[in-house]
Amino acid sequence: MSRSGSSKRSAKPSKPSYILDDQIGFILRQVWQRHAVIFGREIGINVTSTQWAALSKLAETGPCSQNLLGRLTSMDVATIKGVIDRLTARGLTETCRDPDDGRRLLVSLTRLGQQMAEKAAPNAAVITKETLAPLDANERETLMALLSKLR
Amino acid sequence: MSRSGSSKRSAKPSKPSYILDDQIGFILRQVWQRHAVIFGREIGINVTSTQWAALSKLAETGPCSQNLLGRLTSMDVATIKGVIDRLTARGLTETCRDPDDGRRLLVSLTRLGQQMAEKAAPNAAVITKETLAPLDANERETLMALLSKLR
DNA sequence: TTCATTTCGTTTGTATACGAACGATGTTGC
DNA sequence: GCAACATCGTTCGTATACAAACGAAATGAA
Repeated sequence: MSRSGSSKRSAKPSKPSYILDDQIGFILRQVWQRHAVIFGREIGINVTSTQWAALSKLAETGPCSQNLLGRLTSMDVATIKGVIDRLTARGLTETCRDPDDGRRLLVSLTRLGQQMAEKAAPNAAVITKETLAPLDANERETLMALLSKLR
Repeated sequence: MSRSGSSKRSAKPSKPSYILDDQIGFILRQVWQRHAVIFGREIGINVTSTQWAALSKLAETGPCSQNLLGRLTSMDVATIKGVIDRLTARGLTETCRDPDDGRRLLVSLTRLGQQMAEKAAPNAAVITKETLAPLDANERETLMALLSKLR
């Protein structure tokens, strides 16, 4: 029942026509920010969501070249390098040259990294659940399906 | 018709159970990345999506304190400062102290900034449309409604 | 084999993004 | 009027994020 929006009494308020808050890009950023807050509160092992992407993907695939890991986690080559550098500095990952291909840098989880991945996996599932908590089961499924089309 | 997923023949593949690619956080990042590509290609005035958020919100509201502008665009105080610094350095915005409140920094669009905002607004609408192009009209509406619940 | 092409990793530069600490300024309770 | 409190802007440090340029290594075609 809100007023029609672009008119206030009989004045001419220059019809905005582009409202930032209605744009998908802006909404995506806000939803992402909310997710980041939930992530930081729940993950429990002092890693960022980006670092967690690398960790959990390594746990899924096993040792993997830095470049492939970047593609699997949708990270730029420069970004994945920084992430792996920091994870390695903290002893969660380690690297060695691929003996079969001198260009590749093989990345693997250390024992500590595996422990962390196992410890945080349940928390990560909780994060997903909490992020979607405002939606019911049907809505969650619908949202995931629609977002997947926009990847 | 893919196999049930966590079983391969009769072996025990350690049931992954946490698959990064199925998590809302990871999907959100990918959708955001795709949007960023479309944005960069279509906006037409050499600003980032963050800078565009500040510009278009200023065009909506008129002059505004840096702090409020940050809240309206969902930016941290440090982030909005950097954005306004760069926009001001390029002559798209200008700032002055609020005469009514010595703490506030009033931010406003320059004439050039207004021209840019007017020039880019149609492109920004196209960006929204292109981002949602894989969906039909019903799906678009559903997605926006669901995402809005997660803000 | 040799050269063009591709792939991989690194580095640099710019732009978010945010926590934390700080000083300056306003407001409020008393 | 003043002391506690809140707000605003700035700065620092860390962590993505990506374009662009570069060298090393592998691959393919001639």
